[in-house]
Amino acid sequence: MISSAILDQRMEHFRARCAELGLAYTHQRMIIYRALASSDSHPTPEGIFEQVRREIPSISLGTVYKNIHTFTEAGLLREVNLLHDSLRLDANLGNHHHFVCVRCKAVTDIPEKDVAPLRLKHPLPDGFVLHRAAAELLGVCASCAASEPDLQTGSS
Amino acid sequence: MISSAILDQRMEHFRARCAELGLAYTHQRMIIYRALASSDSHPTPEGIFEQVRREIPSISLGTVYKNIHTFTEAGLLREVNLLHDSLRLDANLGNHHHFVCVRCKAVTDIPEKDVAPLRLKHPLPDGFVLHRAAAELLGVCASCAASEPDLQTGSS
DNA sequence: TGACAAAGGAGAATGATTCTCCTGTAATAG
DNA sequence: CTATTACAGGAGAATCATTCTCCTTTGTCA
Repeated sequence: MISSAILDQRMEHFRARCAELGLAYTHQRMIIYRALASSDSHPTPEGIFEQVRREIPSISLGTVYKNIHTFTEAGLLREVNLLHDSLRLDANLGNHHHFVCVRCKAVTDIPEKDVAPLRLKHPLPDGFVLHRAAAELLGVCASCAASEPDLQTGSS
Repeated sequence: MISSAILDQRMEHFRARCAELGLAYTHQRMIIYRALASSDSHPTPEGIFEQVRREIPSISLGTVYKNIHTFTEAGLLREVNLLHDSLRLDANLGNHHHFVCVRCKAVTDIPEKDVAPLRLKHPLPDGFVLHRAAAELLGVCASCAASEPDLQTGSS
């Protein structure tokens, strides 16, 4: 759960961004976004649907999906797992990092040496056991960048 | 593509591990693993299927999936995207890292400050544009660890 | 008020993955 | 070398998440 101060701030940002983009501030959207914004457990669409259903029993799963996409495009939400659409395999069992192209979803290996060592400066929460760690670098790959005029360097 | 020295080494490891686990060293398995081991582009099961089909036209997609699982359990393969089964959302738009439990797939936020800054020591390949970077920490969460006798600390 | 566009609801369609069931074959002992 | 048995593979049905289609409702604005 999230503190109510942070929740309020997120809801305010949501409202402002909807106005900015001309998105109708509907009851469904507000409830869906609040369900997302008040959670720090990275829910699935199905999970959001179950939660929203308690307040709006007639809500449809399609509406939840549609709004998740709308919010993601609006920058109000991020996908934790950019590659969730299909399984990707890796036969390289050594340590290395991955660069994922946000446009074409291609994964490029980055040698371990090319990134400063990942080091925990504070211990993990109690009871957590770390197996391994790697950097996930997000951006645009060379071939997508070549075929696109607008390259953001960091913000979006 | 992968150098033939590395490919040979991977195939040898594959053969040894099959023997070790009592897995039948079938033609299909050999071709499937070779397709995986000779690629560094992180193929999908479908992609492997297409490639293997060229050598064994009668191969079934189910066989490819079954062996991918077998190989993964044997530690001969890794999933690039542990969370590929379903979309996960994040309304926390600030920088932070993720700890993913390999057992229950729960995602726990790790504050940005708790990990040494991610820094590229060598530039990305030509033309690549970085948007953002985060650490992906893999391991076992507290509740899974509590309900399990065998906790590996790093290798497996 | 009338009409258009955005949104929502319901359920069908799609695509990836898993499952079932039956046949074939690798491993192994004799 | 062959028989046995359990593991593997093939085919296609079933399942599950996600997307799409189509129609209705609602909000907005001339």
